Amino acid sequence: MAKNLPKTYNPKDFEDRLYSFWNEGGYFRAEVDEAKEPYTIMMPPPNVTGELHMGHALNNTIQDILIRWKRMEGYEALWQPGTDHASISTEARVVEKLKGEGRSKDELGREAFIEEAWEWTRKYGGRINNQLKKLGVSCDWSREKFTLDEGLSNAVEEVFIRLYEKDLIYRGDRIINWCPNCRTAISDAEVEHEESMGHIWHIRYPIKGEDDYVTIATTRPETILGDLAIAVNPEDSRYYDLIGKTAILPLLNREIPIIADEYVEMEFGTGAVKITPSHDPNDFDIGHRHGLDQCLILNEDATINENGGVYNGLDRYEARKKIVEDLKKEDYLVDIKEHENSIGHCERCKTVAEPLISKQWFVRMADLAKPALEAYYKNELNFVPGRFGRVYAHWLENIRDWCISRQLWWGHRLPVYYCRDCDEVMVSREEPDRCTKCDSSDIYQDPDTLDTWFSSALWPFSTLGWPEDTEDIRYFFPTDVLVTGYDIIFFWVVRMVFSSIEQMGEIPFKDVFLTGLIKDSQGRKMSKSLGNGIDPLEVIDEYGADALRFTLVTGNTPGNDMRFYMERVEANRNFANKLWNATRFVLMNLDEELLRNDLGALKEEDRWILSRMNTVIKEATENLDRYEIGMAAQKVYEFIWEEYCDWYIEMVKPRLYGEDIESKGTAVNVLLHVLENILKLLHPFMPFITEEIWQHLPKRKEALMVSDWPVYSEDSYYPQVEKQMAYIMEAIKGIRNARQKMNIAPSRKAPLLCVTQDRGVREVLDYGRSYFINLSNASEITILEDKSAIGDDNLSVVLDKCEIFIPLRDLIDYDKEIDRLEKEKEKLEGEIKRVRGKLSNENFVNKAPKDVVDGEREKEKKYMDMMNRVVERLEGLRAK
RNA sequence: GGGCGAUUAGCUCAGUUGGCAGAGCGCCACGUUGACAUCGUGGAGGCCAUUGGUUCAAGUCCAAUAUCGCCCACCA
Repeated sequence: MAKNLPKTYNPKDFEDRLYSFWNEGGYFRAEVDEAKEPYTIMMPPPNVTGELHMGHALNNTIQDILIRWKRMEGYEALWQPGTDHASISTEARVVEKLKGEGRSKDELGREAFIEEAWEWTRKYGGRINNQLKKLGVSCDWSREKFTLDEGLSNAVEEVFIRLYEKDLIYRGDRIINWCPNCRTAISDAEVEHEESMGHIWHIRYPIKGEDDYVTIATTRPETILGDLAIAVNPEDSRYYDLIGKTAILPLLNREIPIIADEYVEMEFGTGAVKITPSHDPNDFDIGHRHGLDQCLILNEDATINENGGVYNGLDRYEARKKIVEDLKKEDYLVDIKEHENSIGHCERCKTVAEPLISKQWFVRMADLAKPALEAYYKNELNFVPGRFGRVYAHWLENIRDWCISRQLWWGHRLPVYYCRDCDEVMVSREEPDRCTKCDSSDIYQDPDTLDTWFSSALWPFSTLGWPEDTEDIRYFFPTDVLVTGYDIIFFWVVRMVFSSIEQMGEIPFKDVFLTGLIKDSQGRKMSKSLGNGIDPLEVIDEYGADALRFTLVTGNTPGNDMRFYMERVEANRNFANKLWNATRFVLMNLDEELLRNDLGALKEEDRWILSRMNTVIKEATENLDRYEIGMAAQKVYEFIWEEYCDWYIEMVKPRLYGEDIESKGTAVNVLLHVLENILKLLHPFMPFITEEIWQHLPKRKEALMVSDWPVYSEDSYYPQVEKQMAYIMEAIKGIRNARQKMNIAPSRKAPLLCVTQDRGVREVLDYGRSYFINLSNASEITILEDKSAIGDDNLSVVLDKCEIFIPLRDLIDYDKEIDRLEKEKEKLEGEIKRVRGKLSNENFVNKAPKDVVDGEREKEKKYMDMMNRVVERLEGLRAK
């Protein structure tokens, strides 16, 4: 029996040691075991080069709580870890690093660059995992995966080919979002729209052969370089006679047709729109309808290209400025107005993205979205909180094709080959020797890589060995719950769902638990640029992982953002300290020879704490079942601090210090038994301290983390005892209150004279003697049926069916006592008024459930009874 | 232009099916009893944003309003 717990709680002494103990002991491992039910969570793979932030800390804590709980419940619990290659982000960082060394991606060449990226990955890749370990995550590291692993890459290739063969992937010229900084196409989901005040320019275009103009409005004047038409609404009487005529593009003097298209809103702007098919999705469609050509005016870096005439080579914003100046100079500029519009930025680098035409690869979404929506509408896919289901559905209902090709090198290269001679497109696992169409041997592979999310979308099954038919897949898939931030519903959740349905024939998880964002104490988003981020590792270093974890999952509700306060971490560290010291107390009183297998003859307080524990087990488990993690944690917290520490330990002390060995033995065994269950209940939330304590307990088996989750038992439910104990506590609080109001020193013991005519109360008071003596500084307890012998020179505590007198005549300040009783009276008057108000309402009496009405009647009786005593006392005191 | 969330004690937030408003921190008073001052005991502090509705009964359900925040959207 290892007894000596150090005097103060110092998490640093054991957190790392315990993590190794668990990990090396194989407790995190999950294996196919047909005798057990599987429970599976796929960890959202963090970026391989990322660092742990509060968001990671939050959702990994939640996952760890769920997985530890289910593991203890007897499930074969798999928590699959791994990292994501994060193509665009990693590539950008490697490019940056090269730049610092005076090197560039282009001069290095593809192969050498990828080697650099692998180098980078090897250097920083382990970092985030080590950081996660500090948090206590119990995932199965032996199964760790990386999205660029061979197996996962096979899965990516397989899916690409399958989708291509089903015509769900196609290549085409479409308007995509181009990031001039990252130099790649990005998907719609990767564009962040930001509202800002800008300008709208009204520009007039001369009509060919007439002394007339048509005025258009634009927010991007530089795009006039790519104008190929002017469009008006066919119904617009103002422009009837212009339709079919030709306008002259200012500055470039290009001739462009004036066309009619219903897309144009007559009310907006001037009712005439310039059409730039290569730089706007709507214009692209209009161009398509009217057989217009394309005219791309931007280079990869968003400088103007050779189509821009004299503006060739200028940056897009310089060109804008110059063009506006020139338009003004030549009198084409009619007006400039303030205009609010939303501008798309690259989600990663915040550069303004340009919509432009480009030949890219796309996933055809319409057919894939359908079953993903159905799964939601059929309630197969359940969101926590539910409102996010509507966000998911709304996005899928309005989904557009997904641009998946990226002009990057770090990632999964498209399994696509082209023939240089006949331009044949070949999609295959291996590079073909010859063109399947013209038999040429001049073949090259598409240089592009896939959107990172294309591989993450397969995570729930690619990590289990798919496309091989593995035991793991049959056993662990589909998974049980996905835990992630609401900000990646579109990027990831949606894509995993439709990918799983398409490849596996079923949804990848039943529940989606969405966490909110962690903000700083002023409610601002934590960000690197603001420098207001709080490093979870620093918090762990100062207060321990348990305190951080507890802070992250309490005091807020799923899906809501939360502000992070160090004071809360400190409070939770104090809670850990409380438990630590309660354990020290138990261990200190624990004699080897007192330990028994049964608890012995239970006293009332024993039954009370066992009953309360039993209830907490039930409620906390139910809360966890409903993903009400914060509420479960709160209940365990309150049980430990208020009921176990503040009441039970105090109640039991006399027995521990007393002569009755039998009674002492029972107390010790109950203390230990309850403590063991407390550790189990708290373990998912605070794994380190609970395991550390567990390792110091006698009778322990192996590790707490693989012990059994406590189960509610009807046999340990003692409602009557709970009620009686509540009565005693009420009395003790009343006595303490009265004494404190009189400023009576705790050292001053006083006898209690309890007057009651009620037999039940009498019994309760009788067995409560030791509680009063120890918890309310009583010297002795006398129970009387009649108070006639008791004078007015006492303090008195009025209870339901009972009045307790404390004869301390020399210490009583009668004015204060009258004040105290007056307040009591006021309170009772309020209650009586409320209860009577209800009871005098016929509708209430007739329509409310009987037990509610009876309850109110009881209360009325009780309050009246107490009121009478208080009034009597007051009269007595005033008469003095 | 749509959609969503928040509004409860000085601060940050809970409040699960409608049935007497809670916690942590902070504040006030007292306390060195052999688990713990990272503590104990007692206390003060709330028209549950506003207005209407449903109901015997509303912080909780419904409808508007206001303020703050977020998401989505191809009106140049």
